[in-house]
Amino acid sequence: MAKREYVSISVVRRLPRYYRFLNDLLKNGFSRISSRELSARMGLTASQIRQDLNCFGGFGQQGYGYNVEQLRDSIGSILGIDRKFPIVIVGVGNIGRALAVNMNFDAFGFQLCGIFDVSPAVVGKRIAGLEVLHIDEIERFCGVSSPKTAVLTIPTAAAPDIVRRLVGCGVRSFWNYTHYDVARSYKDVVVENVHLSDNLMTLCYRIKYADEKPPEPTANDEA
Amino acid sequence: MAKREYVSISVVRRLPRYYRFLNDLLKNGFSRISSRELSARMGLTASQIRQDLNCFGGFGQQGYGYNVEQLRDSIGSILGIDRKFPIVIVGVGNIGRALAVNMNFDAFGFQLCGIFDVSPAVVGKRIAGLEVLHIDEIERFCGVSSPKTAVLTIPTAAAPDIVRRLVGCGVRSFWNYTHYDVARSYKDVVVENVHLSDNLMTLCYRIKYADEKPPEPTANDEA
DNA sequence: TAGATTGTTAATCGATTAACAATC
DNA sequence: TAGATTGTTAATCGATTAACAATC
Repeated sequence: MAKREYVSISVVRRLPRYYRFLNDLLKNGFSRISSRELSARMGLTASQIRQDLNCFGGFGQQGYGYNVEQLRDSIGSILGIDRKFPIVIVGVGNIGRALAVNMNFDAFGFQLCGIFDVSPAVVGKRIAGLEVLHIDEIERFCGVSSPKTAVLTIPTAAAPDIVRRLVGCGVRSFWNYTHYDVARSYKDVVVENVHLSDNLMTLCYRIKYADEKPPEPTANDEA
Repeated sequence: MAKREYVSISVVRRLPRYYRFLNDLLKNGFSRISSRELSARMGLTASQIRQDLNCFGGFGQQGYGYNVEQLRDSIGSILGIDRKFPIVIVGVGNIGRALAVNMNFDAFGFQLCGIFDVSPAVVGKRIAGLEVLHIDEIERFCGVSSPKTAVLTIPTAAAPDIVRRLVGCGVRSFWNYTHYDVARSYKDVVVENVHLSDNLMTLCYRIKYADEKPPEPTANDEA
């Protein structure tokens, strides 16, 4: 846990995956692993793994490799998933409900503390052990619980207004399932976007071109 | 629609976003746009946009820019979302149901043609206009409908067996919501992974370091 | 025509990979 | 010790940005 300078987003986005693989290894009884073996399992180069980890300090030991449990825990605390940032879900359609019920927020750095919607069909109901509140309660709620993060699982059209209110209440980060471009309107806010349909379109493209073998990366055909 | 050589995955992953922005522009009455203005809206450089588009051909006109509708349609057909690849959803927990109900597969290159589960609580029910079938019907079903793509919204533990069966039935691409590494076991198969918890951990990290200003990207502190 | 903006080549920047000395 | 494997520097590769001639 030495260094801590600027770490590129490419490296950061690989950390959860390292965490996941190390966790599995641990469950399967491994206590030690080399960058070489981990690289084979993860489909990366050993070089990249060592390079990535050394952004945060020297976790290994020459001639031995890495202690699986120690490394997992170190990456976990680098990610900050030992925290319990209070988080609210706004919008309890199918996706919001799925996240409320299935997502183990506690294991990934958050604690779900509130669920909001506008529909009389769900307001007042209990989901994941919490009573769904009407969105108009958000200001009062934030005065008490001060969530700093919100999951946006509302229709895109509703997002600009809701986000404005949430930012007004002190929310500073969003897990955004809408297509509203939060980061563009609020510069000092952290946003992770989940664009499932973008992902699906990418799949479509890749299926389409799966067979059409691309004529080697370095094409030279101006002849 | 000229070129078509190797196009890097970085470019491909930006295409759905171009499509989305162009679609919005069109809805808002724009008929023409320059790379410069599009870049400002999307938070990219104009250079990158021109570079990206020219992987697929010259869609613009010097002195004018791009015709929004034409460009949207071109990107749509490059992505292949004008297709209707038959697709099945396997696993109707909260996420599977959310996708069945909310995801507009038709708009993104697919046609949802089957939904499968094992639970007696859902088998036989109707979701999104389809009767949920027991997974043991999959072989028979594939004999008739030949879906080439499956959405995996089952528990990770169930994935290896289900994937084996699906591949056996001729399924060649997966939209994978589990943590089972499909691509590692089946080399000739296309996989798009959706790891929501990885995304959540990344958000956690970014929140944690949001304030700790990283001391400029090019650090030079060996003194 | 003059002005605008593309398509494309060249320059820069950053990320990945290779190599190897350090060291357990 | 000898063997293994890291941490780290240097080399390569690829992606992004800048620049500008072509052209509408």
